[in-house]
Amino acid sequence: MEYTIGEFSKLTNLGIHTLRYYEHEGLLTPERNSGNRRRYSEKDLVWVMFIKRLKDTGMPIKQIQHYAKLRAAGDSTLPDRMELLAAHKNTLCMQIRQLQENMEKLDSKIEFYRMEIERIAKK
Amino acid sequence: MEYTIGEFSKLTNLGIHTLRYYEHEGLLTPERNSGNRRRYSEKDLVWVMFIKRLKDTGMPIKQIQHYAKLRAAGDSTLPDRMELLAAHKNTLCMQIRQLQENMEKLDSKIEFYRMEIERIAKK
DNA sequence: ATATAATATAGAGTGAACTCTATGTCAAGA
DNA sequence: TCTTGACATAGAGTTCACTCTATATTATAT
Repeated sequence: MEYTIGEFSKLTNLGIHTLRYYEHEGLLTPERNSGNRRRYSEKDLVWVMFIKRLKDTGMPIKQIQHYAKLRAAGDSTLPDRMELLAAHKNTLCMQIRQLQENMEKLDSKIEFYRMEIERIAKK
Repeated sequence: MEYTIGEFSKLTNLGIHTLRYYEHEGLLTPERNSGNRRRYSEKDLVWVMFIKRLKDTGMPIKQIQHYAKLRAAGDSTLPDRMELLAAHKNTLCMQIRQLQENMEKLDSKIEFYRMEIERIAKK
């Protein structure tokens, strides 16, 4: 099954302009048909979903670009790609820990507010 | 104890330009001395630390600006501020959950790579 | 056959959050 | 006193990740 850019845009929730931008940045390389129109495949779909996940975890376009290059270079880059993902997992891990810590601090601030409000109320 | 902008910049790791930018955006309002130089106080320091925490949890400047306005308006805004923080805590909570989910998916991808590499190696 | 809608490219514009430049002022040390 | 360095403002420039515009081409429905 193949999709036009319009169909693919709806499918991925990504906006036609964004899809062309991603292609320009080398993240995506759909086939073209006779009339030079983009033809996105099922594979492109899976790949875009993965790109979106990487994005959701805060990976910048440049790094996804790097990953895409490795991917395009074939199976010999599997170890490199694994390493890249593992490294990213580590930063993600740290990021989560940091956020949890911040949330705790935020929580005690909220608690402090609760007490202050109480105190002022009964004065 | 008071600090010049240079001292305060080093103390907060924030860059002189950034401090002035924050002030321009209404996040910070240090006193001025006779010669119109900024004089940051201990209170400013505590407040900047809190701003940094909010930033670290992804709160945009506009929202911090709003919080700063409430803060400047005095104790009567304590409930509003608490509500704002509580709302932010919720988004933060969801964000963390999302990141954890993404990390799990990432992990299975890494695992898949490990297996692929293994498979290719012993072929 | 023609009008309309979708697509193509190249490049400009946007918004967030800085970051830097130009130009001017002022305080302190040699 | 003079010079150096930190500070002041206003506004321009940067980076990221889109997002939109202008213009041209192509496919499809009437």
